[in-house]
Amino acid sequence: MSTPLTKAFYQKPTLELAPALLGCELVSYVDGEEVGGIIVEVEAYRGDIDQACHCYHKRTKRNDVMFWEPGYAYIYFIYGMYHCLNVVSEKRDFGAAVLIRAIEPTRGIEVMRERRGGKRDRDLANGPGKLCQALGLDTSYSGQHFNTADDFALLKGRRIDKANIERSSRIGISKSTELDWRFSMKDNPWVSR
DNA sequence: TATACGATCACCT
DNA sequence: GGTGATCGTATAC
Repeated sequence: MSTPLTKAFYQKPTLELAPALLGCELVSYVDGEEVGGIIVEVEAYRGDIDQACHCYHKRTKRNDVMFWEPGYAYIYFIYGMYHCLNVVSEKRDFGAAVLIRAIEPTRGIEVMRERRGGKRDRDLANGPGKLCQALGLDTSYSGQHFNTADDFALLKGRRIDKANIERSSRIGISKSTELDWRFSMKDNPWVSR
């Protein structure tokens, strides 16, 4: 299957879009290389009630993309050396997104190994920073819509049974830790941690 | 202008 | 399980 997700697909509340993205295939064409994999782990972030969200306080130059139409890619720089990829959710001007945390490689594994410095396959994309490195993504690719972007795409992938989705608390945050807004594939070896 | 702090990762013990 | 790397941004002065 290589059918792109439609623009209508993204028109969902964040907590519905997040699990719906599990099983979809994320593909990058950066540098003319086709690489990608099946999404196996995501986290939801909502500006209205979530203190861990980048746009909890207000709209700024950095988080502006999170207020655009759903389906845009929001990529930010973190810890001085890593990047994280998000899919904007909700409606325009809402301020929310889904963080893509891990993929199961399906295309261009050799290229991913090169970009990841020869790490073992299990560590190619089992974390948001690793995933962006493997796909060659940085902030210069932020603000493109997944449905129309030249450099990456989201495609229909595997059909996922709800019984195989695990819900837990988000990783690496200090605020709003009580929210179980992390969704991952149960017993999938490509999930982080 | 100054400073503290991350939606992380790799490497150490 | 602990910690240093490294820098853009937000918030404080």
